[in-house]
Amino acid sequence: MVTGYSEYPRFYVSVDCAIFAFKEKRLQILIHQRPYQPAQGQLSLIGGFVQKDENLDTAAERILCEFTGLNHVYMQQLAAFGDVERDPAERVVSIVYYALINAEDYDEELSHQTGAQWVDADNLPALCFDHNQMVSRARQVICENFKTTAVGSNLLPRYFSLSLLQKLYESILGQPVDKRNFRRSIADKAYIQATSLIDKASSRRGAKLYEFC
Amino acid sequence: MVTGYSEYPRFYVSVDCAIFAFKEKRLQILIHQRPYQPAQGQLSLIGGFVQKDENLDTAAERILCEFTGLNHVYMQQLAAFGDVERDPAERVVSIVYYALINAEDYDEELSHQTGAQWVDADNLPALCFDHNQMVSRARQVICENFKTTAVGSNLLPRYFSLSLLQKLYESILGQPVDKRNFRRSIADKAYIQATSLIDKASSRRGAKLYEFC
DNA sequence: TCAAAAGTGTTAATAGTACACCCATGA
DNA sequence: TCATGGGTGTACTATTAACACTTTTGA
Repeated sequence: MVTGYSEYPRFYVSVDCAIFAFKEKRLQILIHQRPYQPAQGQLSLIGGFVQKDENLDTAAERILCEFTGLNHVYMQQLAAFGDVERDPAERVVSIVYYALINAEDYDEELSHQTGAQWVDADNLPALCFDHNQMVSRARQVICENFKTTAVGSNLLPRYFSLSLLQKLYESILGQPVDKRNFRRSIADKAYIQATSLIDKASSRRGAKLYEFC
Repeated sequence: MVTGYSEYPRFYVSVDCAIFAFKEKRLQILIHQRPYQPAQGQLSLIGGFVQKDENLDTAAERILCEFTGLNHVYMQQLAAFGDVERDPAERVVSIVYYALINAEDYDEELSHQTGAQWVDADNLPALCFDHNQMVSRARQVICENFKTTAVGSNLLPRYFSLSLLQKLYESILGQPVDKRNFRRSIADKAYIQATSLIDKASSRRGAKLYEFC
């Protein structure tokens, strides 16, 4: 078909994923060393190029799976980053996604193959290009959505204590939360319910475990 | 520079703008007939292709200006739409922006040149490709942001009555608002203040005019 | 004089915030 | 017995929601 598009330039389109997990009671992000030029060896979000026959979402899912082994993960598009100079070598428009995964599900074996590593989201090293900006935008959006959706279910193990859930809240909101107010607010939520299980690992007394439903 | 990118495909990258104004006490959107194939003549958001030396935001501003004559307008990136089949002719990834403009500032003359027209946002005709989806996403986001920001200042004339402001709220929220509660909530807002002007045009009694400050 | 839009308060319910001590247990 | 994390209630404040009548004035 004759389109009249041909006078316009075409750009590489990449997907970068800010993959978050709640590990060791901290919000962490998966990064790795860029395997190719430019900025080869610099730290980078997980990313890759969109293929000819792939939707943007499909590309994001493929890339997430390559690095985590996971499918059917909570993942949302964040924004497009496309400044002319963002990649010094070529014009690349990057579509950024963020994903929230359950740390237990992540296959640590994979990190040997991929060189990926978890780093503290509150203490990120310098990443290549505009990747630090991407992460801060992602954190902001997660924080905003957190208040209105049951986002925690994606980051926590099946059964969790209220203390752990509170630490997750505090990690995401970036501020301490009052324990009694927090527990009352949880009690109101229909999508979190107590189980009969007790976690004896993290305290002498043992903590009641909850689950999302 | 050798990048290793060359094996990957490159795509056209377009910008589509959902340009909103509050005209005749209704939220309206600027559309036009697509000037080129495919879908030539079908109704479409205002859009164009990103140039080699343009940031995405810059492209959006250029396109907005071409169709409205306006610069320095409230405009935000919404999302990237990039499904393989969204444009049946070529692979085009579209970065969607929404803009809020003051109807008084829009140059109606331009619409003769561009063929652009305003249509009711609540009663959109069928647009080409995924443009209807783009608009509904934009409306949703505007509605969410509306509660937390002084977005109204972009859509209203310099001086406005509280009735008009209320109609704007109702148009954006998509539901009626209680007049007394509304007026109290406005009275609390530091960024809206009464002037000594009276609008005698829209009622016999006359309405006090307000402004953003 | 009347139609049409402008303007005006009170009450009740709900949500949010601040705050400190006792409990159960294994080492 | 004691250190550690688990668990609990009340009072105050702020926000939101519901609700109906009077005022002004030009035609």
